Amino acid sequence: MKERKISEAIIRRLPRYLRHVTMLALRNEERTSSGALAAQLDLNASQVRQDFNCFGGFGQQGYGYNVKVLRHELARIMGMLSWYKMVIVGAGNIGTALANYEGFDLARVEVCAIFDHKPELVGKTINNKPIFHVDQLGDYIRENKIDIGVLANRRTSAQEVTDIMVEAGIRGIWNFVPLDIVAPVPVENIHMLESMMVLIYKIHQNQLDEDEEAEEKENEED
Amino acid sequence: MKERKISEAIIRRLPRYLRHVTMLALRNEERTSSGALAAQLDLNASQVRQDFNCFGGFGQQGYGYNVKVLRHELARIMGMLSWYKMVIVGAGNIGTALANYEGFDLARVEVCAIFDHKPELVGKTINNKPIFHVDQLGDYIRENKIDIGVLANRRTSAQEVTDIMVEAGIRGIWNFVPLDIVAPVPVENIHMLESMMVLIYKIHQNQLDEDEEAEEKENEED
DNA sequence: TAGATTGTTAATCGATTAACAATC
DNA sequence: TAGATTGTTAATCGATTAACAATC
Repeated sequence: MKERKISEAIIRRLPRYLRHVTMLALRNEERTSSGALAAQLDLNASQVRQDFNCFGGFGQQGYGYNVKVLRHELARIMGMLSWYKMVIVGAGNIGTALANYEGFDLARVEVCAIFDHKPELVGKTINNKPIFHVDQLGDYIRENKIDIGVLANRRTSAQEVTDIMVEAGIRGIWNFVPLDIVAPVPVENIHMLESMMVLIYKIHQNQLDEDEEAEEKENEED
Repeated sequence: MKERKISEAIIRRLPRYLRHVTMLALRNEERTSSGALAAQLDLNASQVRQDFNCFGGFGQQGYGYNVKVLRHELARIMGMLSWYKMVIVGAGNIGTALANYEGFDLARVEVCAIFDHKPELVGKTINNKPIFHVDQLGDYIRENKIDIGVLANRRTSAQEVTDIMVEAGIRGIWNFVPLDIVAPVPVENIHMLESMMVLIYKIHQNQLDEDEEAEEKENEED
């Protein structure tokens, strides 16, 4: 059961599979199939089977996939059988929203602390999580074996904070700063403005298409 | 200058080009080249030229690309010469963070109002933006010709709210709810938990690799 | 002119889809 | 057994990369 060289495209489909199969489990569905999953997730049945078979095949000919088994296998593959400790750097809008977010349990993530550079915030809490000064970030990560660091601070200090976290042994970085940061550990970016711009691009294209249609219609009338 | 059938992969690189070229402009750099951009953005020079040439080629042999021209062309291509009006549905953690966010100007987006179902929030403001009751969402979109609707509410009502917005003529949806919503207009998803799970997958894989290395080392010692 | 770099065609690579034997 | 659906190999499609003539 060698699980190597999985393409980025496949990795990014895994959470969607897990989310969907979890829903099926909640509905008490017992079995599913590549065809059903493909229809529900707007994929191709072959693709679904190819994806699963990267990890060793946990279906049965003539039956399909058992929902409970599939769900557990997906969770195992994604490393979600153990818990991960996380710290948030930046107690601004995004940092605060993340600290208040109640959904991290689903990904087996525990928010341990928040760090900020403003002295007036130090000592306070958000959602019962303590706020420390960013000067203590490295020590805290080392002492508490923190796995994940969230960059939700200002862009000017993003790379600096990254370096501190890497030095202290962080294992992955979740980056909300609109900047490409450099690190020897996995980095996941949430680039909200880029997402927004993609949306605007598509809206704009629709507008152009409509304008063109309207023009053609006008020409017909001539 | 027909701009059609641009692949999703290219569309998703456009905001990064724009972000980088904007930075070059701020640094007062006058020219750049496909080779330089490729090195800076970790892409391939051919790819950069292919991407730009989908939109008609705005470089010059022997010279490269003028930063100002390139920046303006990218902004034009992405539809960022006009402004877009946005409403946020849901005044919870994420909705509040978005209402407070000061960076939307960059994407030419104006936050006009926030909607929530809680009566006690109606009449208040967040960052000087009024909060209305979600019952008024459709009328508000129609009357104010709102372009973009943000789903930052509870998952149970996400599809329902989507239908109301579509009915009222919304042109695009920015979805923060961990759910695949269905709409006849462009939908951009920010699925934070899925991003987190991808990060955890990669951290977990690194762990497996390390464990394996350690094992091999032990075997060597035997 | 010589050097540089584009625009564009051709080659390669990888991901998706189709097909089908294996088998529950 | 017959029907269903997997696991897996082969075919197709599309995206990335290489190559090079055009030209500034």
